Amino acid sequence: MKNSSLETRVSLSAQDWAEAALDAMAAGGLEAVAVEPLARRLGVTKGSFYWHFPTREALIQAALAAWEKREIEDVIAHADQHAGDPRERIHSLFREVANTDPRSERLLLVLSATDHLAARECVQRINERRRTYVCDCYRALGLPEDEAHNWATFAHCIFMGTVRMRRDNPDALPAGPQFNEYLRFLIRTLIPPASPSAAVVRSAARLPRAAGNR
Amino acid sequence: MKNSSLETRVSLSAQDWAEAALDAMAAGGLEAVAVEPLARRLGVTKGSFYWHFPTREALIQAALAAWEKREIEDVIAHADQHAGDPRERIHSLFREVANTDPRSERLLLVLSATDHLAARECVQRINERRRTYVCDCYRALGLPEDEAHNWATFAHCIFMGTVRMRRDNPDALPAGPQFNEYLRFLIRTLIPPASPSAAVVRSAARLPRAAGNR
DNA sequence: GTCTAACAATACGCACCCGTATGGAGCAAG
DNA sequence: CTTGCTCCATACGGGTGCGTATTGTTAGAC
Repeated sequence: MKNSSLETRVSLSAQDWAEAALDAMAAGGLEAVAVEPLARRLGVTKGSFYWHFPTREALIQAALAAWEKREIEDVIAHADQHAGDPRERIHSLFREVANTDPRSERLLLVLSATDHLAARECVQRINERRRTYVCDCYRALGLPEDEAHNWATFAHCIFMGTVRMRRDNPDALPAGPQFNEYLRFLIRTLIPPASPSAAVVRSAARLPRAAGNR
Repeated sequence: MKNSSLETRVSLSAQDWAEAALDAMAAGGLEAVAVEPLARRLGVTKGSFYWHFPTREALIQAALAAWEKREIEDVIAHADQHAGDPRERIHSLFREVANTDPRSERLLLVLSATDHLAARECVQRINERRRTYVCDCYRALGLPEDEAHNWATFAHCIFMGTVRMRRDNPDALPAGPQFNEYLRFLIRTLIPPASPSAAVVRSAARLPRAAGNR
């Protein structure tokens, strides 16, 4: 929200270029992070870019770093928000499957499909951060180490699979009101022993996890 | 296996080009399907290519069509192999998660991440074919329509998520002997009511689903 | 042995992108 | 006002890919 395209901007910063690079990356893959097209999109020429960055690769690195930082902070923010109540943390996680940041999910997919080493390692760290967080939640629920690990990878796979299915075959995914029922189904299956009465999902469409994400 | 690189080949066929295109696609994405690099890799020049195909796009279409056809046939072959026993079909499906064709899974990922319309529709049809097959299995198990649908999308998401995790964070996935235990865990959770004694997974590392694939 | 088709090499023009070099426009300090 | 710094424009060279045009080369039909 800092600077719309119309506003007269005196000069661009490296962050502006990194942000534009992330947009292009999410839209068209790593190859879409091209200096000259980005410059056109920002209303400047290459001369501007090569003042801020020595090379195209440097821009990619900077964009990846900024994205990864924000993504990690999101996980931490979620943990802080529901501190102390592991069951509510897991519930909240599943509910947020429907409210993920589209750009981040596209980035995760697109960068996972590339052969760029740094990008792959970046999504690896982000995924690992998310998975270990879920694992912590399950451990806090009282599960032993190995079971927590199993449930966590299980839940994490379901998360990635659902996000991807929402991209590939959205029509096959339960729509609108029935999606909440599907979510209840997921939670009933993914939260192991306790909660015999299948604790109800209260107000399933809240808590946009990536609210301040831009 | 039809023609190794050393064998003196009198002339190339369109299928040879399509196959090479699929390899390149799986290795480096759609952008890697470039005429001149492919020609170099096949030991010829562009002159050969533009005899078989009018344009690069035509090659992509042909490659996608060939791949999709084989992928659909794989599903049918699996259904024929375990005709009549729905429970065994589902078991077999989960066991084969560990034995998928790497090239096909990379193609599914890479083409899902692209913005090429035909490619996206291709992975959409393949995914939908797989999902409906699982849904049929659950229905044959005696589940009502909506429950079968839920379990099928659930299982399909787990499948995609696991495949993807094996690419992104393989170290976090249970390795070797413990993977079978994780599979048992999956099956115990993913096959709904019956099988109270958690029917054992017999010889979990067999039945390479894509054996005659290349 | 010629003729014809399939298949392939060479050469060309075009477009796009990277990275460099160099020269400005604006502003701020002295 | 001049010096210097920041940010950007312009112009260039090199690389690579697409598609076309033109000209071989080989194998089989007759």
